Amino acid sequence: MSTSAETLPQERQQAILDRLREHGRVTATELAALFGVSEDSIRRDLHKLAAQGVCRRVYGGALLPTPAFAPLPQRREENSARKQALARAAVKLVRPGQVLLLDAGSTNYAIATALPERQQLTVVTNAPDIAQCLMAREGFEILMIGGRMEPRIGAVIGAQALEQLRRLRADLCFPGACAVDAEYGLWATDSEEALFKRRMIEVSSETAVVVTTDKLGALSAYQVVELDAISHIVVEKDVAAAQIEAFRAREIQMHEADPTAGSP
Amino acid sequence: MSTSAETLPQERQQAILDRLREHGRVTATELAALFGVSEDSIRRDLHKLAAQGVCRRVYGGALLPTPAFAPLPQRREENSARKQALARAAVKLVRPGQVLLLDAGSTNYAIATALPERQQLTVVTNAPDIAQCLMAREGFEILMIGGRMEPRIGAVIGAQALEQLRRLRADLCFPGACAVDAEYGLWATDSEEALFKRRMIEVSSETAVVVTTDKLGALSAYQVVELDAISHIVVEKDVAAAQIEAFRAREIQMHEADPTAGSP
DNA sequence: CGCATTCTTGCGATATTTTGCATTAAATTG
DNA sequence: CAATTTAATGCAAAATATCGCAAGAATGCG
Repeated sequence: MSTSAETLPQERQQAILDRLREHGRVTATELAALFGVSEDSIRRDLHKLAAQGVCRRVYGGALLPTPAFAPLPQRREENSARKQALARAAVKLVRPGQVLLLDAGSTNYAIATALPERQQLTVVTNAPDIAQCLMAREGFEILMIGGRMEPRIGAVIGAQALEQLRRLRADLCFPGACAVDAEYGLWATDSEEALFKRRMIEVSSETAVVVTTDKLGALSAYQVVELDAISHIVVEKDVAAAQIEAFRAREIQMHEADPTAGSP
Repeated sequence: MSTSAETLPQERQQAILDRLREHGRVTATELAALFGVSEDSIRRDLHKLAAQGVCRRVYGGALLPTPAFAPLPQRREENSARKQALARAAVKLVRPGQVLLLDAGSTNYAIATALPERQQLTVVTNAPDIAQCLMAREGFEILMIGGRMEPRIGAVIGAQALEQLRRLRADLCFPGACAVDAEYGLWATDSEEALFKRRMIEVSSETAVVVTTDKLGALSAYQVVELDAISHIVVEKDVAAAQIEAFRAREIQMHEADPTAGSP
């Protein structure tokens, strides 16, 4: 096709975003006609934008991202199939009798549901929903971290929580990740949250970061740790091989989740 | 503008949810007409939304989910009308700015749902379900007691929890009651539980025991405290006058719940 | 410049999702 | 209980997504 006279890919993506913000929704067919490109290209654009978290991919087009504080059950349902696949891969790192440190977050909630019962596991968590989920199952020793509850995060953070972590040693910890980057490490959106995650990692022998694809290669406001503090990363199947290699080069054990093989 | 004028499936589901939240109810026929799709599609939408827990599927359409999203549906549903009445009476004892100590239990969960928002209340609790319930609302400072979770009780008890209570002073506490008797005081079914409740009462200026009628005049395995450690008892309307008098004679302030006057 | 590499794009083949309809089952109503 | 309304299920068609691929364009490098 003709070259630079048409809109550039990035330029087009920006325009899509503008239009989305104005109308609240965009459809693939509509955009394809508007920019004179195939729907495939539009889908790829939308996919990228969704990976940045600035839109939500839906069947037929895209919508504005879910309001940040949508009801918790809804957030949990979102991408739940993907998160369950991640969780299934993550729990393979767990050995019977271990002490686990489980941070808050919807991905970690999925991990809690995927943990095997009656394996003498001790789970330490700062998230009440995770504690409740595990109580409903059997054969877990559950320790709740106490302290000030942060409603925005849905978990306990702060000085008192840090103090309790100091008196603890865990075998494996799963810090919730806001963003992970091969060069700059692990990031969080809140400073207190970052402190808590850092302490979690410090008191654990091993650390496994479990992330959906949209969090890979991204940064956020506060650094939690450099990458060398992390032992394992569990990612989805669709991650670019180059990115996986970038992590492997830093001596991190990479694990890919198998999206198939759900529960019977 | 041929195809793009239609609403996207997800967009429609979001719109249904919005409409449901505004009107409190939606019907399938109404929605089918509104969006110009068959009722089958609407039913599928409602089914999905219900699976996410954001609405309740009923014959003919859908309603809002029951008051506060309930992970322990059964026990809480039981006697819920009576417990709500008790809770409404109990929260009358609460003053703005106070620090409350809220034990686990279905009655106390009802109290949590009945607490007034934005009154600068600080709620300290050992029950993750109560913490979650309060997080879903606004204007509360929430402190979670940490320690070993006891699945049978659904809350944290034990040495670590006791230790945290030692560093706390509360204005008013609501210990969950297994049994109360005018002569022998307050009782619990578990020894650790009894210890925890006793400490709760010790660190609080006032104590209010909120009980359903079946727990009055009963005993249990472990005594928590004698009756003189208790300031208030909230009971249901149908309690025998003689029993109320027996408590009054011991200088306890008695409060009766009004079973009528539910939420509009 | 030559050449390899990466990025983007469109296309075809193949899933997956959505939709409406027909049929059967269940709930509600009088 | 019978009549009506609403649900659930299975199915085929249409719309939309995904995947791999190859061609063209841009980019980087010797």
